[in-house]
Amino acid sequence: MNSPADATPDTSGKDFIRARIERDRAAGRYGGRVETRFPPEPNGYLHVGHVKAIVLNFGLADEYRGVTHLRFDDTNPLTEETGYVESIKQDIHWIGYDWGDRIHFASDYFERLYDWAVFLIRKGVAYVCHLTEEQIREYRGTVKQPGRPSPWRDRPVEESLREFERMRRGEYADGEATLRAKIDIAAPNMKMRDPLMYRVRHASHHNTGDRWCIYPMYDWAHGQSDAIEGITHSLCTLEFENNRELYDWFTEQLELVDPPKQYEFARLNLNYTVMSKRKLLEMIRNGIVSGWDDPRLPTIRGMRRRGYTPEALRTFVERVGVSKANSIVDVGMLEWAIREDLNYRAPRRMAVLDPLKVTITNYPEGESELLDAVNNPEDESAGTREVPFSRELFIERADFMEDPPRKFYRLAPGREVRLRYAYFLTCDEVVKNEAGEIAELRCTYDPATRGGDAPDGRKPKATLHWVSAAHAISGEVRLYDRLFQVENPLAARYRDDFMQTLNPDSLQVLRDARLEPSLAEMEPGEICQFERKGYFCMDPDTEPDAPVFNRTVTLRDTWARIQKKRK
RNA sequence: UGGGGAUUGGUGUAAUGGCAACACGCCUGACUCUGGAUCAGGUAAUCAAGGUUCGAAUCCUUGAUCCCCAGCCA
Repeated sequence: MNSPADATPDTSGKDFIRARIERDRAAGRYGGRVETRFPPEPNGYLHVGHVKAIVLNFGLADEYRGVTHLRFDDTNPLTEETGYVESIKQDIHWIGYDWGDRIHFASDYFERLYDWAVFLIRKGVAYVCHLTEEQIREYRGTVKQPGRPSPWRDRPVEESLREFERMRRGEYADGEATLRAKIDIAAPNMKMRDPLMYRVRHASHHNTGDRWCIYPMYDWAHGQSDAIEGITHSLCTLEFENNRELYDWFTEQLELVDPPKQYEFARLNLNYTVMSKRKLLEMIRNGIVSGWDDPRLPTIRGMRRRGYTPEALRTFVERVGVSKANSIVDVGMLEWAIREDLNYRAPRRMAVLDPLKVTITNYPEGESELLDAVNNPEDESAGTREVPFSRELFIERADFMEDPPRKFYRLAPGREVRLRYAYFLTCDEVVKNEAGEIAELRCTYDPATRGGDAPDGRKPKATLHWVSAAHAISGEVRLYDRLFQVENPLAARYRDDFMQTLNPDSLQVLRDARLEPSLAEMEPGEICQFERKGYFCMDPDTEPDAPVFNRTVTLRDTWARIQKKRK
């Protein structure tokens, strides 16, 4: 016996979509089944906004023991290419989801859609119209004014049937005929003003070749594809809210039982970047970035190359949540997600990005030794490695200051610091070149502090990373920063030209980095932490003996914050 | 004087008539061989005005602001 209480599930804390699913299940709708789909159009690469949709759809299915379909929404042969299909599949797999055998194309349903259209014509709720594109626009009215009916609106059913058949046979040129739903040309919702169901397009389709010269519009194809696949909850973004009325009108006219329902959620926006395919393409074409996989781009391929992990991306979108409110998420949240993930997994290495030479005057010339370094303090099972130490080292230029301000704990004349996993080091002398720049530091070390601890228990304020000059390998390091200088490059005040807000320093290439020798064994795509600097991913541009690293994200940097505050 | 949505700390989300919660950020402090991590504490919000109610983020009224719709794009 179902009491009303049984039908009211506890939806507290759940987003509006999950709440809806809970209610549907409690009410026994769709037999308790939850079936979703991810419906990309094969006309571009996926970005972090799609990650939100992917994780939502596939995640929902996992949670409610349902399934998710991958469906390519390929109803426009002019813009779609089969090449994108493979890349999209790869990206979804990389994020961590699989659709099993449920991969479909809207174009698989063209015949079925055609039959359904005939059914609607017979029913008297669809007609073939010969208004030109311009006329249709004019007849449709405006947002404030009602439209007026097409002269073909009330033509006999038999005639529309015949004409539709002729459309299919190719007897009309592009633009000469359309099939329209007969709804309400004066409807307050513009989407209901006799929307087009089919247009003539003599174009070859990536999937169906030249079999068709009429192609269904999104509104007609999408909901019906959902219905065919048995989708229960069809999730899309907010800009389709007005389309929902039409979505429902079609399933109702087709007299479908248990039709799918559409729910709209807010797109994911990130500050200091842009997400639209068009804008991304514009930057690629203008050479602002190197391609779809440029590590500065929010594309899945870009982020992967940058060093973001699927786990981090998934936690990120899960933390952001789902709602109907337009919002712009702070990239800081994305950065937090990747740091949290990598902190536990990334092996630590030492790399000096901007080298300053150090000579240890009391260390024997021509000698060297191997010191033990832990690979990951967060993960004991990662073990240790050996790093070579010798008389000449490199340290980070920024780790020395001749005239240190307050709160600068690092090396300075007369000051002692610790070299990580090595010895304590004291700076005795600063050597400068003719230009007055610091060329070298002459220092002494304390042999009693081998390994990093002093027998007398003294503790330096700072620990620096370093590499042995003779043993280090040289490499290139690419530092990335936000692509735009403003939070929302598409804000109204920049809209005429969002490119003017580009950050000129979004890429900084360091060609003289010195890396500890163990880095020679790394493979492209692998990620490690350069101690005290950040997380870095080896780039595919890497050549033998010429490693290239991308900075994924910096470490949290208290010193940088102090400096920034002073300004 | 078209219609559809939205509005809670700096940011993103919860709370569905009963103590405004969580995460990120930020600020303190502890700890530390990464100025990392970790730990402890703190900061900070209901778009506005009325109304209903013992009690309102939540219900009602009026208003404000923002987003979407006039593609043969999706």
